[in-house]
Amino acid sequence: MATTKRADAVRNRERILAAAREAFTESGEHAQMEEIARRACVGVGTLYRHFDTKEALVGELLAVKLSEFAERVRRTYEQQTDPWDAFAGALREQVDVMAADAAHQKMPFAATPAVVERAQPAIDELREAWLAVIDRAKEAGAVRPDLEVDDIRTVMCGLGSMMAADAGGSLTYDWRRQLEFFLDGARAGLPA
Amino acid sequence: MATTKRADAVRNRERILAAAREAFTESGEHAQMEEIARRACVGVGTLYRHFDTKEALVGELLAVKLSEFAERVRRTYEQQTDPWDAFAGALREQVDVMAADAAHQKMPFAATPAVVERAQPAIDELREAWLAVIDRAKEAGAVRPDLEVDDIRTVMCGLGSMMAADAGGSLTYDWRRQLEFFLDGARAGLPA
DNA sequence: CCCTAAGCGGAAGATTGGTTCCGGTTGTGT
DNA sequence: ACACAACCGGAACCAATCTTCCGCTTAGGG
Repeated sequence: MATTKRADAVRNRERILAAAREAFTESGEHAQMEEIARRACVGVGTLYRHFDTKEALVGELLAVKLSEFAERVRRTYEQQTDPWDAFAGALREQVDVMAADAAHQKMPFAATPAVVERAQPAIDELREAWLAVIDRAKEAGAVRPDLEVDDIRTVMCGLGSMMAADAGGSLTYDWRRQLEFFLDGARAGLPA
Repeated sequence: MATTKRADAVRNRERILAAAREAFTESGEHAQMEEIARRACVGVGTLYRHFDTKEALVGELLAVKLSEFAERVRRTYEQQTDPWDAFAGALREQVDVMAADAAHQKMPFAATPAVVERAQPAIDELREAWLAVIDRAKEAGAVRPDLEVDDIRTVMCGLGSMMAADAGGSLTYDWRRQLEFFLDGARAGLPA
């Protein structure tokens, strides 16, 4: 028979993904392959049979995360009928989720070409979701007309880095405050 | 003769600092000790006699950089008499300088306790310089009254990370645009 | 000019963390 | 029940880096 995988192999693949998700959430890019294997109750050899390299594993997880993000944004778009509240709400929510996930915070630095390629569909999906939110807000005059989807990506990069530096470091950064600055900037110059 | 160092030792120390400055500017935290030694035309052993550890070297350079920053801010404060222009100008200038220096961009991540301690005087000096700029702008009603010095540090962290991710990565971030968002946010809610 | 301690160079050591290899085990179709 | 291909575990391997060690060199005071 053709596409059938052995049952234990399937089970292990799931275990590995779950373990990796945990490990990366806690330790970010520094999570080690051996540690992931241990959590999955599996040898490193097994880990490497399922994912050729660490990058492949990262790409896989990243794609899943971004897809979740897209889903959240879409839901907010539907449930929040006020264009500004939807925009601000979606952004605040995404930032909050990121705050709990070390892997995500340093994402821009882990984004090697190989990883990005693997996650491309999810990236596009997320862009699409934001596009709807932003367009509606623009039409309603709730955000400045020159706002772009990429601005979201950029601010997420900045905020994530603040969180990461915060966690690892000897200095602290008030990223919530910084987010509010951005939101104020996003509607600067509009008639109140 | 008590504190006299041998002439060649003094010369080497200078060479090492210059080489390190170059290397860190180009490669950021990833600059290697061996590479620095080579640039200085010195053996690694010599490097380690002058700086016990890589962290010590980083701390030393960081202190110098921050001090330069403080000096720039003070100069802008004096030369730009318009409070808002001084504030915005100082920030834009600092960001521009950082854009040319990889070491600086990832500074928040290199800031281990040991490094921070060594650079503390310079950190305080920079805070002091910004405090003057911000206070004057507040008094003139040019920036929102709840703006703090730490907000500068935080936004610099975010922008630096964007630059670093930009340079190393497969994605690009428009950090200049993001800076303007912040500046708009810094005077949000004020009577135009 | 000589002697000696300070200084020097760079090979070797230690560590960290990803990846490979292969002998042993196990699921599955017959 | 059997055979065999797929799968598993984890020790060993390898590459990248920081750091140490030690024999050789040289500045500079007497």
